[in-house]
Amino acid sequence: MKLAQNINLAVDGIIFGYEDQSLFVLLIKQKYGSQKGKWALPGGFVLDNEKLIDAVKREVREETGVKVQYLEQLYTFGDNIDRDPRFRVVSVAYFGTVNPKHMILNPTTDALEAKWYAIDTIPKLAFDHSDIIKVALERLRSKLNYQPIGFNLLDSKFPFSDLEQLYMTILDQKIDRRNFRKKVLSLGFVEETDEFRKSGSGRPGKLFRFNSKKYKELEKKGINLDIKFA
Amino acid sequence: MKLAQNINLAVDGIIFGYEDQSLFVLLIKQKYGSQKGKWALPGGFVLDNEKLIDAVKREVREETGVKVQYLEQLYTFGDNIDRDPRFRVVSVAYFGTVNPKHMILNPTTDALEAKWYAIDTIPKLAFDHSDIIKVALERLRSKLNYQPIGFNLLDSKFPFSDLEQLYMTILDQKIDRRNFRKKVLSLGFVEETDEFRKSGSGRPGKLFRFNSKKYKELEKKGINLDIKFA
DNA sequence: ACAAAAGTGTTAGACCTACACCCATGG
DNA sequence: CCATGGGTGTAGGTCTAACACTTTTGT
Repeated sequence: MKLAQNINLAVDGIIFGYEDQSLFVLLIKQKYGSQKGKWALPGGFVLDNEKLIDAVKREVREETGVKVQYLEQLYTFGDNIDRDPRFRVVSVAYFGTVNPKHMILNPTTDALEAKWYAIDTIPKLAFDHSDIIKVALERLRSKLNYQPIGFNLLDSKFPFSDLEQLYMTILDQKIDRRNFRKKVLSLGFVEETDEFRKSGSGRPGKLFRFNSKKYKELEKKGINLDIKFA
Repeated sequence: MKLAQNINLAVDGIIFGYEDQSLFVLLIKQKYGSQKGKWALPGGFVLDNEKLIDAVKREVREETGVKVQYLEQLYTFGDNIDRDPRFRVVSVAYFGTVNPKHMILNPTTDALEAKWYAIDTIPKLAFDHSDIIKVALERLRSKLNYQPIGFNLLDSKFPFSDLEQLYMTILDQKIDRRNFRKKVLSLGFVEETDEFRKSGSGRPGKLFRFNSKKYKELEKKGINLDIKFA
């Protein structure tokens, strides 16, 4: 049974990945529909008995092959009433992070092609997806200050410099290396391991890992990295 | 044209009001439907060509008579798949603030009754509305730290003690009067007027007002009141 | 021995917290 | 003159920002 409501509910996924000092977003090339051929966020219509977050996982999986580790609801975009000429689409956007290191892009349906785009090379997208990415980026940046968002983007063990680089890349600012390390380590939710980076050049760095138990303890009191730029 | 999707889109409004050192939420008594007789948040189905925020304004207006000053999207609740037995309802919740001082409650449709409930006296609500209020309260509390949310709850000119009281009430904590005043005034987005409270008892307090222009300047740099409890 | 990246400590100043007394008004 | 609420300053301590040289490794 339906009301006389001509609205369809969709989800979109804004999936961020980080590699080689660049921040990427996962995009697909539309195979069908009015925006055929344009790049867009992965996403699609919600099934009747499917949770919203599961719909995002499913669509991202189907369209790109990527299994997302972290996802959270971003915002519901519903005011672009004529986005699709056939009916109104209201879309709940979720943003997520993933370590793309060994992810194989493997689109199976609905998309001709899936690709990681560095955020500063994103083409004009279908629908209002460019705006959605802007909102997601803001959220990612602000969350970096008070939640361990960044850790999903890195390997599970990482040299401290990777974390620094990640923050500098995403926030697009220089950070004082010494003060940043002191602050993060003093909070205690990043702990050292006894392993070392199997060197490239230079002195090998100790590998660190995120301690989610310590983090959860801290979370209640509120964390604020309060990052100052150098 | 519809997809074969059996989902209907609704909105709910969590409207906060503040008076006499208490925080209130606006509720209605359900007139129809499976939850008839229970108290619930004002809200209802979105019209096909209506923006989400307009749907909230309309529903709140119709069901309670209240014209909301400030509204922002809170979260989309869509996983309670069996909330309504006839079809799935996905609801976009908006939270808002209002100065209830001279608001007349005047429900016209869909509701038998509308009432302000102090947050610590709210009965068990229809659907998942109790959970929604919890989320809204958290958001209100955290926003208090970095956005001038509170000012919609007060008169446009207010003695400083009203602001203190408001913060203490919402955060449910004692705050040092002197330090709070220093911090807020030093940020500069609250300015004094040359009027005074037309006294109750005690020394009449200067009236202050919110300076939204200064606030917008500050906003870019990020404000954090970082309120410590006494 | 040189290049590359990792690791580390101190100091000056800003900022915050804690705290208590006087003032203006109404009754 | 008493009760009520408004208004204000400072000292001690904590936290932060700024800043550069040494260590380890590979080539």
